[in-house]
Amino acid sequence: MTERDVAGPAGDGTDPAWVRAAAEATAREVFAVIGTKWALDAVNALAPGTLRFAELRRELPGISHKVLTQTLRALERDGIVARTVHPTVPPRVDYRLTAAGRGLRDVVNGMCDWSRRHLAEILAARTRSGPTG
Amino acid sequence: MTERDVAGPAGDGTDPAWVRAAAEATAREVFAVIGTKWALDAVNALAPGTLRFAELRRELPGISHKVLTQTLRALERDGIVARTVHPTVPPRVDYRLTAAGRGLRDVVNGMCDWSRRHLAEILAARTRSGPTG
DNA sequence: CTGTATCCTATGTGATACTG
DNA sequence: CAGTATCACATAGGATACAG
Repeated sequence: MTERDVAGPAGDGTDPAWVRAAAEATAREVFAVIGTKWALDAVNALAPGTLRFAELRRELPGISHKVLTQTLRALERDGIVARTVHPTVPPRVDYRLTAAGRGLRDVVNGMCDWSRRHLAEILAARTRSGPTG
Repeated sequence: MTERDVAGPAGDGTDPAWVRAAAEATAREVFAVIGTKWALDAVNALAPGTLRFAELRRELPGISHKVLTQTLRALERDGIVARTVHPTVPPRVDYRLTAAGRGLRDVVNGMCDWSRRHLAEILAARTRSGPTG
């Protein structure tokens, strides 16, 4: 894997096979990460700008200390949020969206649009699958 | 909730608040569903057309009988796939994408594009989070 | 052929207490 | 303030057997 193997803009048709495969696998994993209970809320909370751990926690009423840490670690692992530790006392840790994280919001908006367009079908399907079977 | 409350095309700015809230909640849930291990593969397998249970299973090497059932039930619950039971013996059950399911592929493609665009950043973040910490 | 029930392991989510 | 450890519980994923 060299630098020039990472082809130009997405969808230009020149991506090597391994890039397509990695992109599809990554897409699935990112769906899983932002499908966890609080990840989407955390990304939305960070959209306006940088927040400290405790600030972020206040933006997410009901989240536990541990779960916020886990959620942020998962988002950090996939390059969606960046974490900056200031070696002060008491410690200060800032979280912000990366370029990738900001781009991810377009995908999320696409999913919200899809939900709006198909909300009636979805609710109908859930009614069928719920009470009656 | 009446029919006319379901506003026109997404993003036209006329959606009532409850539609936006429902869409965001639904988006999160759909991220979770298609983030499960096999859901995306199942949707891709059904993209060309209708498949029976056993055909679908052959398209997804390694999936277990039970997990395929669970995956399909989850997709059916959110109106992404439709299930048709033919009352024959032996039984025959067909699965196909709904209109919503076909529309979902655009969102998935958006996520794949995002992955391709940011693959280098993602892999770098994972390298940092993985071995070294 | 399709689907459910059972048993198992791994992980997500959360409450609480402890550490630097 | 931020993070980790521990305990508890629910659910995802899977192997296998049984049922319609």
